[in-house]
Amino acid sequence: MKHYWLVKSEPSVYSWADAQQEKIIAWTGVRNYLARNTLRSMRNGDIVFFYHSMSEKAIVGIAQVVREHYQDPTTTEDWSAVDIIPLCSLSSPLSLADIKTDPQLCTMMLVTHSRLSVQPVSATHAQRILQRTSTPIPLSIHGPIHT
DNA sequence: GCCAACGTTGGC
DNA sequence: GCCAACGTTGGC
Repeated sequence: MKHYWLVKSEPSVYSWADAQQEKIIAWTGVRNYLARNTLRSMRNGDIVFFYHSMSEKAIVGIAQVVREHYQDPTTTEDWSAVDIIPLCSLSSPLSLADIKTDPQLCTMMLVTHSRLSVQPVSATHAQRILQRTSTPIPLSIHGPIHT
């Protein structure tokens, strides 16, 4: 069973464009226990929505987990990282304002837990995001997404 | 174990 | 720039 997640990044610090220039992105630096535990639940092949916070406030891209959690190399304390790769951009970004006004999406943790930087996305929400943005279901190196 | 103080995130 | 939400720290 493939699962869906969402990570946030402040685009002035690390943007989707930055991510797309890399083959593999080590998602490090998470320092919140709930976010860390969510990282530890990610499995290879899972889909990760990439959200721009602050100035932009929109989901902009889709990535995929390619390495499950390991010790965050930026600290010796007990924090975790995962590796992801960029898969594709959304055909059009989906703004937080759009998400808040969409009856099917306003229950996302993006809205209800606005400060959580790594969070699960339900399959229903994931399908709705793809539908709203006319984004084809992304092909993945681990095979197509099963719904 | 409680809670006040404080720091950070992120929307507005 | 402001501030609400919320997590962490540390005194008691």
